[in-house]
Amino acid sequence: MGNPIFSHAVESTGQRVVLPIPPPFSLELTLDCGQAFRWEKQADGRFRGVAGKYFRYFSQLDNGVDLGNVIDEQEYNFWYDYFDVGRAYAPILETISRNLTLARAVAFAPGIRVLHQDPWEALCSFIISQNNHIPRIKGIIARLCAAFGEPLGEEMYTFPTPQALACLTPDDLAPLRAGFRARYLIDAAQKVTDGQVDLHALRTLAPEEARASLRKITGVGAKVAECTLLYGCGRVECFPVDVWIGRVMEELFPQGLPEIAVPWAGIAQQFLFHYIRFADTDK
DNA sequence: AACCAGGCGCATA
DNA sequence: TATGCGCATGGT
Repeated sequence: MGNPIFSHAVESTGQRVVLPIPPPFSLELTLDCGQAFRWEKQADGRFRGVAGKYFRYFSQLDNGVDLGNVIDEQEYNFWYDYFDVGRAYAPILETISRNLTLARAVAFAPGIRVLHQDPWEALCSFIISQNNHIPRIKGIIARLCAAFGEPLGEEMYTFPTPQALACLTPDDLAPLRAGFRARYLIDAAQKVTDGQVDLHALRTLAPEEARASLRKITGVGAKVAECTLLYGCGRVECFPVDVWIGRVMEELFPQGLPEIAVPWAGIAQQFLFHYIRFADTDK
């Protein structure tokens, strides 16, 4: 799966490697809109974080992301997939914006893209998210990685593998202060390692089967399953309904999401989530 | 200093 | 099928 763009990306800049993403794209909105929990903004405006086995500093460019300067083709392809660069957003935004309410949500923060994260990390992250605040979710995940991931330097760590968690007890996870969610993480790790849940198959299974598979895990209900499929499996038709989106549906779409948005419900959801939380919607 | 959080499991009816 | 409650812990 070599990427012909890679050599051009290196040569054209000399120093840094550029991941080209056509506008509208905002690195900050994309990394900090509540879909990923391991990116932190630096004082200099760069974003620092880990995905997969890579620890990176990124910064926004007019035409995409500055990935840094020591990067090989394999890593380039990883980030290409992570930012879902192969998906053309302009036509999607144009289509869903035919609905006036969605148009408002898109216009409020048009640079958001839905990331293509690792399914295991997404599963764990959204198990941890339940009945929790985003700042605390980030803290628990950071402690989880520090305790059971592999060090990458600068106090950054990989996300722990299912195998690394499967043999643990809730007591072992006590330092995370994850509360009642600790045993959910362990159950997830065990069901993934023993094959009861096949994360790879979630990409291609029929939606209802994929949901049912994930919900075999204790602590995984409709919302966490949907988040795993959307953020971890590239299933952009999946539509997580949390308290915020519940409010959106009640107030803005009492008769359901517009048909034109259904194939990209998950993308629409991310715009609506950000919009309802941060825009001044009452008027 | 309470309040309640990107929910879920379980007990009731 | 539909409600309602408790849950660990701690940001705001």
